[in-house]
Amino acid sequence: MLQSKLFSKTTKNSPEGEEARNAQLLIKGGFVFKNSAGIYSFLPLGWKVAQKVMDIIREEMNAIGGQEMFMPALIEKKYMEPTSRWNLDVGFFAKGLRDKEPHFVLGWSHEEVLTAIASKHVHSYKDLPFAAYQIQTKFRNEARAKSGLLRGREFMMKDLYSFHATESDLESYYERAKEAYFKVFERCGLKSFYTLAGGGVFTDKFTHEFQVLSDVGEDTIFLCEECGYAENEEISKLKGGDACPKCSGAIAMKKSIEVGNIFNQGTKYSESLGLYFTDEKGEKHPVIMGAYGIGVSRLMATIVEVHNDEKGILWPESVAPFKVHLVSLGDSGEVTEAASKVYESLVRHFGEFEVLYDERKASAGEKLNDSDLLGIPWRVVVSEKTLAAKKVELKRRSEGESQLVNEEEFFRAVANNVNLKK
RNA sequence: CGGAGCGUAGUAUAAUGGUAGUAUAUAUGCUUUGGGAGCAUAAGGCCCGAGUUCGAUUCUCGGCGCUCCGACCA
Repeated sequence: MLQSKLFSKTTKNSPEGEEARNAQLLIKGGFVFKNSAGIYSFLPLGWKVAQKVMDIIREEMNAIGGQEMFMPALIEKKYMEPTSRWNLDVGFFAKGLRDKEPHFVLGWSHEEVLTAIASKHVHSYKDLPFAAYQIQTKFRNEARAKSGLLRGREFMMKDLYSFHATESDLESYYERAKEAYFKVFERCGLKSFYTLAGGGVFTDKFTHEFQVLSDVGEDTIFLCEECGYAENEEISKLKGGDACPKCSGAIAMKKSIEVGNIFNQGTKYSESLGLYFTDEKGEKHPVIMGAYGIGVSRLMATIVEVHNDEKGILWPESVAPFKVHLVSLGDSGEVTEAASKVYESLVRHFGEFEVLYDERKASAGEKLNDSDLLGIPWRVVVSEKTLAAKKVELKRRSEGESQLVNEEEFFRAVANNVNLKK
C-alpha cells in the first residue's frame, strides 16, 4: 500500500486537551477519528488493527467451540422487561417521532436476546451444551466517557454466551474460556491477570476479570506479585502488604484496565425468559449460562497504552496494521527506482496489505517521525546511503539501532523475527 | 449526575470592548532531502442564543460541546 494514497494523515500537533496516551497517539497517527466524546470512527489504518485483534479473538473463540453469529443492536422492550433490565441508566433508548415512549433500547448486552432465541431451538439435554458469540457495536450511556477508547459510549465488543445442562459442565467450559482469554491477551502482547470481581448488573455471583496493569486504568486490584492471584478492590478484603491467600506472597495494590470478563450467570436469564430443557429422565430444568466479554476497542487502546514510547506506538507484530514500513529518503531517480524494486519484492513476500510504502516527497525528518508514530514493527529505509552500500537499512521499531543488510539477510531476519542487536 | 477548566483558521495557539496575530497544514513556483527544511505568493477563523453597550470574539446570563476530578459503572 502506498502511503500517499492512505486516506488518513498523521498530524504534527497533539489533539487539544486529550490526556490519554491512547487517544493522543491513535488520533495523531490517523488510526481513529473522534466524532464525539466516547464515540470514535476507525479510519482505514485503525480498522486494520481492529480487524487483526478481532481475528485473534475469533480464532480463540472458535477454538473453544464458539459459533459466530450476529444479533440486532435495537432491542425491543419485551426482551428486557422479564429480567428487569429495561429501565437502566446504562441504556440509550430509541423511539420514533410518532412514538410517545421508546420501544427499543440500543443493545448494551445481549443475554436476553440470545436466551430468547435459544428458547426456540433448545429443548433437550441433547441440544446442550453450546456457545455462540458475536462481535458487535455496543451502546452504553456512560455518565462520563473518558480516557480515549478505554471508556466509550459506543464501542466494539465480543460477547460470547454458553449454555449448559449442568453446573459442572459450565464450570469446565468456564476454565476453557479462561485459558482462551489468556491466549487472546497474550497474542495481543499483553500480560493479563485473572481477577476475582463482582457482577454488576449481570449477575449476583462472583465473576472474573482479566486485568492489564496500567496507571491509566480505572480499576484497582490487589495482586500477588508471587503467583499472580488478584482480587478487584470492589469486593476484596485484601490490602497492600497483606499475605496472598493462595501462596502467602506479598499483595500489592495496582491500577489496571479490565480488558475482559467472564461470568457464571446461573439460571437468571433462562428462568426469566423461559429457556428450559428436558433431561434424560424427562424432567425440565432451566439452562445454566455463562457470559464472556472482551471490549475490542478497549483492548486496542490498552495495547497502545502498554506499547508506546515518546515517539509513538510500538505495535506488537500480531496486531500491527502492516508488517513492514518501507521508507524512501530523497527523491532522486535512483532512490525512487531502488525503493520501488524493494517494494515489489516485499509485496511478493508479504502481500500488498502487509507493506506500507512511504513514497511521499517529504523531508527525511517528517517521514522518519511519521514512521515512529505509526509504530509498524519493521522499517526498511532506501536512500542514497543505502544505495552506495548496495544494501537496505533494516530497523525494528522496538530497537534503537538499525543495520545495513542485503535482501536475503533482510527476509531471513523478518521471517525468523530475530533481533538486530548484537 | 455533582465540581473545575476550556471553546478563536483543517490542527495547535496569541492578543483584544473598535481592521483578530503566529506556527503548522493546504495550493502554486523554485530550491532542499538521514530526524518534523527554505524563500515567495494565495486561500482560510472568533460554538449557538439572549442581554449590557454607539459598538461584543472579548463583559453578563443561558444553552451546547470538549477535557479533567468525583459519583456511578462493564
